Amino acid sequence: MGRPSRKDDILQAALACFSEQGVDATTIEMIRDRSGASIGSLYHHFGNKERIIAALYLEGVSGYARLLEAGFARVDTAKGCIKLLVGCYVDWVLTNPDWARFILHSRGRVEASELGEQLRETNRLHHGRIDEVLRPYRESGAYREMPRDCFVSVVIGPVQDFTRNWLAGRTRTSLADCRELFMQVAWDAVRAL
Amino acid sequence: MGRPSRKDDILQAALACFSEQGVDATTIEMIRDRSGASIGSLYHHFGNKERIIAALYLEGVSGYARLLEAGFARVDTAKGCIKLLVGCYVDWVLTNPDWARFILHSRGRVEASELGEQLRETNRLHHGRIDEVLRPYRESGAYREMPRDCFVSVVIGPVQDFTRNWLAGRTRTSLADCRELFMQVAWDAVRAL
DNA sequence: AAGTATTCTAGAAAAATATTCTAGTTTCAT
DNA sequence: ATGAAACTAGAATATTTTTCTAGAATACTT
Repeated sequence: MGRPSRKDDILQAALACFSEQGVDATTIEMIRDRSGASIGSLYHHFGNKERIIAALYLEGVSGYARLLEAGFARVDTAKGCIKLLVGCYVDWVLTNPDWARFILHSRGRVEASELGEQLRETNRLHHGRIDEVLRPYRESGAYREMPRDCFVSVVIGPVQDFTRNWLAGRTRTSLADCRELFMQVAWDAVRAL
Repeated sequence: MGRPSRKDDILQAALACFSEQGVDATTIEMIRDRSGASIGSLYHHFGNKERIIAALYLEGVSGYARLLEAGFARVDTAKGCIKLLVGCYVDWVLTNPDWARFILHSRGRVEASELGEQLRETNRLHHGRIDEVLRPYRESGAYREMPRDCFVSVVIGPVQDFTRNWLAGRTRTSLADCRELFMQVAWDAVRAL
């Protein structure tokens, strides 16, 4: 387990800079300063700035995926799964607000980068896994009929949009306070009538 | 009226570059090339790259707002308003897919930029206007009880997420085909029980 | 129409930033 | 202890953004 590696130092420093200055405004030099690494070290670990961004992004996404996976093991109802999807999302954001802000703001950038394909692949897997877990309930008719690719959007879209606003300080209501609401809204939206 | 101004040329060239190469990958030089303008001209009209991005963003958002405003004039039911919010969104995206892709991918960047405050102000106004139109129906009890700042997320979150996926070519279902579905989902989510 | 101010265009020069490269240092398995 | 591989360093280079000075077009005044 040991101490954080230089590589992690760099990622953490990058996240801190991104949070304080925004991604565009942070220079390699700032990340170098803050992490204590040298330019050479930095470019050794990540070949360029884009890849620092992508690594941070993918690492964050996989954190949420792990949380979700742990949750799947504890849940065995159609309703429980939907609430879990929303609840985990909120929990992860509450625990890692800076990281969440970064991710919500950088999806486009990563998609457009050379690592876009990898991200898309990760997403496919993620969605595939959700699909797999939901399949038995879907097949038993517990969910409203709708195209697969709309389903996840219906479930996660509302919290995601609210979260973006909350992270930007644009809401009066706190995210924690409407966790239940969004779980309920998601379930109402997809339960069979 | 008249022909597109040099300023518009630059914005259009920028959008084309952004669509083809991604925002990060397009350089001022590319925009200069494509628009036929000179560096000087470019910097005269917009002080820097950030402001080109912000101008394009804000112009797009205001296009959607205008479409919505036109719709408000034709609608006078609680349900009609909700469906309009979703329908207009879809219509604008279908008409301006490149622009929409750019906007959905650049929100974070613009928010973090020096024009972030202006964007937030625009958003406040936009939300305020929606609130204003919806108020009579809300007060008459046509909508489910929930915090104001959650309401818009519940209505627009699902289409928005789906749209992002559709624009990235990640969906099998076409956006046009699920326009009705998302309108219905939004209405079901907020109608009083 | 001539004069004047303002907006706009140009591209070279400067500044800022990202990336490469060469040379050393540590780590670790043998 | 030795050699290979991973890592670190920072100067040098390349790229990209931004500034600056000057000149052309346009509108405005008399």
